[in-house]
Amino acid sequence: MTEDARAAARERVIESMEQSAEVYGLSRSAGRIYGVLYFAARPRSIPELVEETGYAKSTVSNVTRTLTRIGLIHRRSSEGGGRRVRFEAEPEIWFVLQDVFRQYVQRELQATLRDVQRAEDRLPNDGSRERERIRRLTETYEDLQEIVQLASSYSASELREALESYEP
Amino acid sequence: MTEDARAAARERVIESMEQSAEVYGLSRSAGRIYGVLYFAARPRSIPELVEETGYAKSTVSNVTRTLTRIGLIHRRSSEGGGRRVRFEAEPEIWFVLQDVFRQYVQRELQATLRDVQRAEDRLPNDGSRERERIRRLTETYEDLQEIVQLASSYSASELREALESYEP
DNA sequence: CCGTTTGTTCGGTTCTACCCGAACAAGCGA
DNA sequence: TCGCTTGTTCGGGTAGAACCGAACAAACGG
Repeated sequence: MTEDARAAARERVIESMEQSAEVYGLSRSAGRIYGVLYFAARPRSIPELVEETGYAKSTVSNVTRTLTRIGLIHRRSSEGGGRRVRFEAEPEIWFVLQDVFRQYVQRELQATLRDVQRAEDRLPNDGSRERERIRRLTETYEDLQEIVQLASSYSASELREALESYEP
Repeated sequence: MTEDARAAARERVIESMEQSAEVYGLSRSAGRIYGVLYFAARPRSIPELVEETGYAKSTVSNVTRTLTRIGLIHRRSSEGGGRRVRFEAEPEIWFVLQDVFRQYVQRELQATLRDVQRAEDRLPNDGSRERERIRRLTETYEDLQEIVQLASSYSASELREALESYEP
């Protein structure tokens, strides 16, 4: 009976994770698989995830790979010596966000900043509109890069504290 | 000849914007149309954008609508009295990011926080794993919401300053 | 009032991503 | 060794998005 309540609460949160997943550019299956692992008391193998999510084995295999690459879940391969692979969820969402900032957002910002700076260098410093626009872009992207760099080096509570205590 | 250089630089940056666009979940056409408007000295109508981008009229119509909704470009409908609609780019990218934070990220965070808190309220405060996991989620999302809230209320340079001057 | 220009909407095509089932590879135990 | 379980990879079906052309709506100029 209280188990029913727990299952219902779990299911609600997992459905919310499914929705969040597609907002963040992942598939719904990724949201559900992460959710199941997030609440699981012990790591799960692929057949267990197939059983608990209803997805096909191949889907679970592919999704677990991408989730592992992102850092949302971890492979615990060595356990009991079997070939069996076990996955568990990374419980600290902020760690995952830090990784995403560093691995993807930073990289993307850096790439565009590089392109824009290259364009700026090739353009003679006339007072043209192109020059002025490109100049503004580089300034903005330099700010953004620094912001993301610093933000990803703090914990969530530190970051919150930094913003709350700031007086312009 | 210097016009060639300017056109080349413009084209480079616009191509970079195309790439960024699809990273941010928009289409390549959206990146190009924003880019053309970003460098344009005066607002452009839809036929002009068709001419300068090579996209079909219907595509330009649809893309300009979504870009307007996001706030990346603005409609200047009243001009010379004609039915002609004119678009111009929002040059301050940070303003757009602030809007996105407030309109989409905040809303998304709020929705999940609401779902999670609702699940938490329905669950009796036993020491169960579900309870503990859901508790951790709400704490993280409360932090995230506050962070995004504050970050979107500062200018880019203020935000950078806030992070640079913070001492844990 | 009619032709022209502008903008939106609709149906169709193409392309991509998700997911599935089936085949395959790899190890374990009898 | 053979069967059984686990995990990956491959081909295909399906749904959704991007883009196009054509039809339609709305306003202005003659």
